[in-house]
Amino acid sequence: MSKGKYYFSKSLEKGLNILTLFNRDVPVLTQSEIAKILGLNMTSTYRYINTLVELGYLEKNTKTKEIRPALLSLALCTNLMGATDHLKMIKEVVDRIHRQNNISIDVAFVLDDALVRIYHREAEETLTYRLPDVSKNCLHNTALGKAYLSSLSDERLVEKIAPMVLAERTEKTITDKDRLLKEIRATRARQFSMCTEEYLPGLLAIGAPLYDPVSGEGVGAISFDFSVLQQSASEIMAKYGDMIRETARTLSQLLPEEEDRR
Amino acid sequence: MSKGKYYFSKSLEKGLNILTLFNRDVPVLTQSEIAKILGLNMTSTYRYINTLVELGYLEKNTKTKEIRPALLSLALCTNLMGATDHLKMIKEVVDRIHRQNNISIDVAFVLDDALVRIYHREAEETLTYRLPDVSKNCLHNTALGKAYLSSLSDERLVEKIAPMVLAERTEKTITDKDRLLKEIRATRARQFSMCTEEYLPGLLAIGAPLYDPVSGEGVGAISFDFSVLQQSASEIMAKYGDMIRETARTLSQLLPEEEDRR
DNA sequence: GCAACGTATACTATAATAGTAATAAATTTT
DNA sequence: AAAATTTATTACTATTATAGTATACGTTGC
Repeated sequence: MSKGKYYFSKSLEKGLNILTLFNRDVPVLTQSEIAKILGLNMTSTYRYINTLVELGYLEKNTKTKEIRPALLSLALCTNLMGATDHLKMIKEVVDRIHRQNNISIDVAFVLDDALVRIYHREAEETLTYRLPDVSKNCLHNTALGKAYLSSLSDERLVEKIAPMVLAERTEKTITDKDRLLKEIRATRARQFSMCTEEYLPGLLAIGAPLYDPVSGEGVGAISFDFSVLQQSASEIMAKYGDMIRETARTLSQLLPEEEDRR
Repeated sequence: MSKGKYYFSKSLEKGLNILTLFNRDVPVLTQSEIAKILGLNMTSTYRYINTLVELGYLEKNTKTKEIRPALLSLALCTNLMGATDHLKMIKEVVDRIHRQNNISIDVAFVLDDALVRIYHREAEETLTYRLPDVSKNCLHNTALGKAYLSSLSDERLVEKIAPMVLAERTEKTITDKDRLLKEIRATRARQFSMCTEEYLPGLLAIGAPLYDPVSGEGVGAISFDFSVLQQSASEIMAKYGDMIRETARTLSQLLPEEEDRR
């Protein structure tokens, strides 16, 4: 077995990877699609899918062969989500803000430099973009990512930025590391981040970092998203700046302790 | 490899089994507890837990060694739950009934003779019992189970009951198969089931079967739960009988087609 | 009819896991 | 506070599960 990985089950990883492919935008997949996305051969793909189908996590349409999450996935989710009270409290706070202001809200944590979105509410009757649930390479071009970066000390920030590749998603994306550094410092001073069409044309967002209540370390971020059609960047900053700072503070109190996390 | 199971990954099964152990009532476990519950040896248990921790699905408190679901579990759940629209619609209906009447509601499907609960709302300020999310041997002693059985044709019903062992959960549990058969027929005529402290002392419940909208086959059930302290069985039947029949009918329309399921 | 594609099954070399045993660390008992 | 017990982790192989190739089967479209 390869060095040091005696106690890691690749089979489990692959099986879980299949489950993670499904989401609101991708409720159905075929075996070949799954094989292609995950880079598995057809036989292995068949084995893992078959396992998940036999267990009841996935279901396969016998005619079309389409694969989708099944009942046991829902049961699993009900269970798991119930097991973490944090989320419930986070939800309550986010739901309240969402209800009162009809804005799109994202809550995400940073895990190995990826943004893991754990809760999302969408404003009604507006165009908003749904970030995928786990996204890499977006610390520099999203309000969430920039908010998180602004939580780091200058030292850690430089460390973090060093290995990053600043992918250019739009023409407004910051691709220069020095400019990013300045931007993050400004963000830190302002106490919330601003993202003006740097991730997607037409998408404006502000974000604020979430801190571990005990260690005080930055662990994630919250963002409010808007369309350029709704309001301008300056309007958003004036109107929602205080609110997002306040919300982030409230949420930070509800977080699980860092020690527990990983 | 053992007969016919060429295309089944045991590793994946074991890993998923660990995830399914967590729920609202069991948010934390230790390695040895997991090993005991699942009947695994410590090394294998360590391997699967370690895998899940490394991937980010579980987190382990470095001091106490306590294990609990972590961020990626939440992300996975957000994804998976979003992938099935059905659930969203079911939730809306159940939430409405719950809000308007403040009653405890369960929605469950039957999979391999086990009740898989997919949604649950709890009445406020009352004592209610939470059914585990996947429960076996309770088709005969719960409102959900009896409602489901009442959806079957007499022929299928006899078939279903034959291999069952009617576990005696309370002194009121029906343990005689003939009596159960009669009870189910009465349930069928009434169009909703009644369970009077047969599963748990003090727990009253009524249930109604959910049918596949296309095939018309019974696939699950919905139940309203009450405490004997709140109201009597006859009151419940009078007050909620129509409502539960109506709700079951509404929900049945929202279900995924049987063909897809498994 | 036959390609072209997607899915399922058979088969075996190879890599992953189970299980034993040993060690380390923490907890409880004496 | 030492001894005993429990719990977690690491080391090590025999065994077994899986990857990957080959092949068969089933549809769909032409």
